[in-house]
Parts: sequence; structure tokens; C-alpha cells
Amino acid sequence: MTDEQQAVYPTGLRERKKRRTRDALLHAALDLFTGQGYEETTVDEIVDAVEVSQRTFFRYFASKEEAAFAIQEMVESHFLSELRRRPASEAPFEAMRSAVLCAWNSIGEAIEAIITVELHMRTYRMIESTPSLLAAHLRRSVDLENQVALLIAEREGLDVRTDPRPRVAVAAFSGVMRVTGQLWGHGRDTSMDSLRALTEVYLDQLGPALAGNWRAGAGAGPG
Amino acid sequence: MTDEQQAVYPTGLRERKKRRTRDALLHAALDLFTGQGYEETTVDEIVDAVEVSQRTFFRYFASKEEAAFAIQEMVESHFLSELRRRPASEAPFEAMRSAVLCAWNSIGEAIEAIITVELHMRTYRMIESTPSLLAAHLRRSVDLENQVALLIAEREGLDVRTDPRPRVAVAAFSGVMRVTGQLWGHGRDTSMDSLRALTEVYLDQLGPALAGNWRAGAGAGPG
DNA sequence: TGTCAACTGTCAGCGGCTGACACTAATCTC
DNA sequence: GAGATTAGTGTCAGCCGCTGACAGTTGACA
Repeated sequence: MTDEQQAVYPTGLRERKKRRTRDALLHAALDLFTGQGYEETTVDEIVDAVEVSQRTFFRYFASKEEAAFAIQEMVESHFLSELRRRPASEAPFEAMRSAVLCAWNSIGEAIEAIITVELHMRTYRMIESTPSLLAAHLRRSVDLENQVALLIAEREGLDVRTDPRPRVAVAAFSGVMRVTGQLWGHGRDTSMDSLRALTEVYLDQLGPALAGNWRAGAGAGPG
Repeated sequence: MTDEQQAVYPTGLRERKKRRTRDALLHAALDLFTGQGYEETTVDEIVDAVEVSQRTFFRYFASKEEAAFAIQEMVESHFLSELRRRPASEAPFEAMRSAVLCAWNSIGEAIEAIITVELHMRTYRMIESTPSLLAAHLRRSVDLENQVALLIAEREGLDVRTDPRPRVAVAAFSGVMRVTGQLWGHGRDTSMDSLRALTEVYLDQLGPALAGNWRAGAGAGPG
């Protein structure tokens, strides 16, 4: 815990300066991205706003894209640690479901330490609606899925390389999560609560959706 | 049918020349991509091989990336038309499953008209193993999924905007397909047959994977 | 206080991609 | 069949993301 604290509140002057520069760059970047569009924002504009050189930007962020995903990065690692914390009694799918909802409950203040939650929400929607960023987002999700599949396999005492179920379950879960995010991004209600509600509804639809006959009645499954 | 024929075998001299240039560019591009890597191949190298200007390349392909996906594009539209052809008696998931397998059976000759099936297989593996292309591939998949969800909803007489099941089913299906492709790409057996076999096994695991208790027996489901 | 290392700025350059414009050659018109 | 039309191409100049090299500056630490 002490290590994490130091990472968030560095001690030395140099470290604090570095952190300030990074935060300022990130804030300026996300502000410009969400304000005038990602593609329409040049790195030069970002560094002009912070009054550093372009070279400095690329020392903090490997790419313009990386800046766009800085917060998302935090959220994901948050989800992973929540998942690790789930009791072994929960079934795989149930554990993943609980972990996302818990992570969304607790990530708020961590975000607030850097930017605002509101800016993060706008950033998320921007990612979903910018083709090149959506692509990057999906690729990142694949990496995350691999980690989750490993975790699930471990929980269940299985080998991901031989048993298809961990990967398959994670793929299905994350597919539904993506659809949810997409719909939320297109919708009018931009609140965190609406995202959470949508998630619950859609995850609950997965079982019924895979069952054979849909005509028996919407949302009620085949029974 | 006549229109399609004309599209594949153009009549005029100008059209034939255009087609030759495009095919040559595509072949050179995929050859270089698979041979020395996508990122390591510059557009200049491609156009040098075909002896046209860089500007010409960008008139045929909106981007270097688009060239990498030219064949994939064909395969996808093939899948869509197979899906449209499935009888209404099939359940949604069953229809999608049949459509992929059918599409893979019949796409071979269409590919052979432009490049070789072997080059296409190598291209697919290159896409899977090149981060930026994997990202693009996933984004393209989302577009395809949206079309498929619309088709499925139409088959079942539902509205995608109100009923979550079409999107959820498609998301789960396509998630499993992606995992399959990923594993196939990492494996040793590069044949079409191995891809097909893997697909069948994994799709059949989806039901069991979502069921609660996995410890009852691997690969056999909860029953 | 001086040395070291970290951080930054400057500069030059590559590669993907685009707009503008002129040139060539296939097609159409009479 | 000659000329007008138009599609396709090459050339050139330039933007933007990104990188390597090198020098200057400024905290850290003895």
C-alpha cells in the first residue's frame, strides 16, 4: 500500500514536477480530444497548452493514443483486482459480473485524483465514437480478456490451454460488455447509473439469448 | 448475376488495366506484409514492386491497412450472404454457426481468382499477430456484428433497439469466433480444416461455459 | 560545491497520407 | 477517323505522428 501511495503522491521535488507535467498533459489532451475530436487534435496543440515541447509529450506517452487510454488503464487494473477478490464460491460468470459492478463503485475517487469523473465519461464516449480509438480499445480488451481468462482458469483449477471454457466464458462476457458500452455511448443518459443498469440487464439476457427458441416470450427465456 | 460477372471480369481495356493494377498492388502488398512484416513494409516498397507511384496506391486503397483487409472483406460479405440464405427454421445461434462453416467451404475459389488461399491464410495469421492490424480487425468485426444483429433481429421479427437478445447472441458468438481465430493463429496446424474443427469445438462449449458449475466434468456440461 | 543523473528542448528526418495540377491514354461523339 | 471528354496516373509540396541524437538545464546527493 505504501508503494502505491508513493506512486500517487511522490515525495521528491523532481517526482512531483514530473507528475504535474504528466497530469497537465493528460488533462489538456483529454480536454482537447473531447472538445474538438481526437483526430482533429494535434500533439502540437496539446503541448502548446501545457507549454512543453512535443518531445516531452512523447516521453510521457508512447503515442497520442496512449494518452487517450490513460484513465481506462486504471479502470481495468481496478477491475482485475476486484475480480481477484471475489470469493471462490461464486461461479465464473457471477464473479466477473460482480467484479465489474464493484469496480465501477470504487473507481470514482481514483479518477478524481487526476481528472474529473465527468471528463472520463466524455472520454469514454469519445473512444467509442472514434473509429481508430474504438479499434485500440478493442485490442486492449483482448489483452484484458486474456488476463481474465487466466484468472478464471486459476480459480477453477483448470488449464486455459486445454479447457476452452475459461476463454469462451470470458469472450462471451466481454462481448456483452462491449455491446453495453456501445449502446450506452449512443444513448442520451450519460450517467454512471445508467451504464450500470444497462450492464445488468444485458448480462442477464445472455442465457436466454443462447437458448433455442426466442419466440416463446421476450426476456423470459425458453422455460 | 450479370452485374457481378462484369465486376469480376471487366470488359473494357481501361477497366481490365485498372483491375490488373489493383491485383498487382494487393499481391505485392500481402506478399511483403507476410514476408517481412506489416510495420516493416513501407508503401514505397509496395509501389516500387509494381512500378507505380505512391499516389496511385492510395487511389486504390484508402490506407495501407485497407490493403491488408481486402480479402477479409470478401470473406465477410460471403458470410453475410450465407446467413441470409439460412432457413427460418434454424434458431439464431444455429444459423450463424452454419453460415460460417458454409462460407468457409465456398470462399476458396473466389479468393483464388485474386491471390492464393495459402497467401490468404498467411495474411490472416499476420493480422492476428500484428497489434495495429488486430485492432483494425476487431473494429471491423464490430461493424459486421452490427449487420449480423440486424439480420438476426429481422429473421426473428424483433427490434434490435428494444430487444437485447440479437446483439447479445451475436456478441457472444463473435467473441467465441475471435478466441478460435486467435488460438488457430497461435497453433501449428495452419490448415482450413483445423480452423473449422476448432470453431465447431469452441462454439459447442459456449452453453456449458455459461452454466454455473464447471467442476462437474470438463467438456461435458453440467448435466 | 561539485558531480551525476534525470528531464527537457532543439533539430533533423522518416513514413503515412492528402490536395492541387498537369499529363497521358481510353472512351465517346460526330 | 479526328477531336472532345474523362478516367487514371505522376509529380510535387506539405501536414502530422513519431523517433534518434545531442546539448542544455536542473534536482539529488555526497
